[in-house]
Amino acid sequence: MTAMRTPTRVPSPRRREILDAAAKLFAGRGFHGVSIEEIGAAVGISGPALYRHFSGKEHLLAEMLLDISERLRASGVERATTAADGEQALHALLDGQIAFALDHPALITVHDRELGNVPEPARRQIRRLQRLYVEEWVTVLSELYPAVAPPRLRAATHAVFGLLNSTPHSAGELPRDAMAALLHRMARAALAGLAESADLVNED
Amino acid sequence: MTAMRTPTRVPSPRRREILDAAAKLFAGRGFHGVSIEEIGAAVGISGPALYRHFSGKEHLLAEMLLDISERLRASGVERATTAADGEQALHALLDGQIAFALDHPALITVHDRELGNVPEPARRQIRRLQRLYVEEWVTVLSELYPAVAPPRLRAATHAVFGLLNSTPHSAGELPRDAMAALLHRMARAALAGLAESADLVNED
DNA sequence: TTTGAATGTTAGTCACCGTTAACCGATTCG
DNA sequence: CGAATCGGTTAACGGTGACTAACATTCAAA
Repeated sequence: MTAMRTPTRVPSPRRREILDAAAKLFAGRGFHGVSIEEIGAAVGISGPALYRHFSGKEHLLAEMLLDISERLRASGVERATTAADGEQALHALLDGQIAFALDHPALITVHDRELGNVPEPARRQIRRLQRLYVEEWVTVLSELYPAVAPPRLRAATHAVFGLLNSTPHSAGELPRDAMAALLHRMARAALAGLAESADLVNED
Repeated sequence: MTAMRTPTRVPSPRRREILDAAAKLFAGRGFHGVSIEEIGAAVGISGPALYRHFSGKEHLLAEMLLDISERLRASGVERATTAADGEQALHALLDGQIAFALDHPALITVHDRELGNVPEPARRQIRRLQRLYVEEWVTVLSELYPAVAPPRLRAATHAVFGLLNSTPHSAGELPRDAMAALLHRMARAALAGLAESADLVNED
């Protein structure tokens, strides 16, 4: 068969460039704290030229968050279904999230900061993707720790995300590989701690 | 001795009320995404009446972040120095941070979201308080895990903060007490995992 | 070669927002 | 009883910023 074209969005390199620059700016001062003019300047063009690529500032943000959510979820699904057992699936999910968090701290930051500024049609879809990604984790974890009820697993998943996504705050403390290993180890240990606690807490 | 007056800032209840309302709004759409009018409306007054309490929007934000940083740091110092040994100190630090995160999710959110919007005189001071708080944790941890070098401890501290501050994302998944216990256990396990990894990684 | 899409530019419009001004009722205090 | 301070109001001003319009350039295809 010939090269399979990706079915969803083939963002032109220009669009991707703009989205990356905008993400870094948004990460610093927030969506409303950054002007269209600044975003344009960050990629060498200026002001309203952005409207040749996006139909509005909010649409730009929406596409940015949709892209992030989609990339995370796709990577998650692929890694989780490829793995041989639950143990390897968790390993792969951790590696994926850690790599993303280390490579794109600005995207991580914007991802959970700016959802409140996305207009309604797209907001729901982003939430859906985020929820699917979380459920991917919960599925893997529930195989690994069958004694723990789903709500606890969900809370634990969010906690692990918080741990892994701390990279923007500890930038430069450690070299990248050491950081990745540290996060992987801490996250795994945190989840093991969760399992141990299961028999100590009663729930319906 | 008579009742000791607190030396720093005795914020009138009105100010506190405004700061709380503003924090919730900022947590939703960011500093620049919320108008003075909206903040006023949230406390029943409208618009420029806020200038009877704060000299400007940025000053309001600055005071908000200063207040949060100061409360965290003060609670940290007190809990860490009161404790008998390192083990108890860590326990107390965890309890303090968890209680704060569970009781004031909006403040937690704003605390690391909006530093980039604070004007320069205050920004430095907030950073200083945050750094002191982190160092408080690092001191306790370095007593508990003397084999781990400070940079790793700092990164681990930020990771634990991320874990504990995940509460805004997992709101309502579990009852408060269960959530507190879960976070405490996961954080402790994550740190234990950090200690185990110390002998596996060489550093200068 | 002309057409027309793609991608810029600058100038202008319009709404919104932070801030100030001017004014007002209540409460406290000399 | 003033008088002042406190906390609130509405009206106006000035700046900024998202977006539109009108116009230019390049380049591929017909």
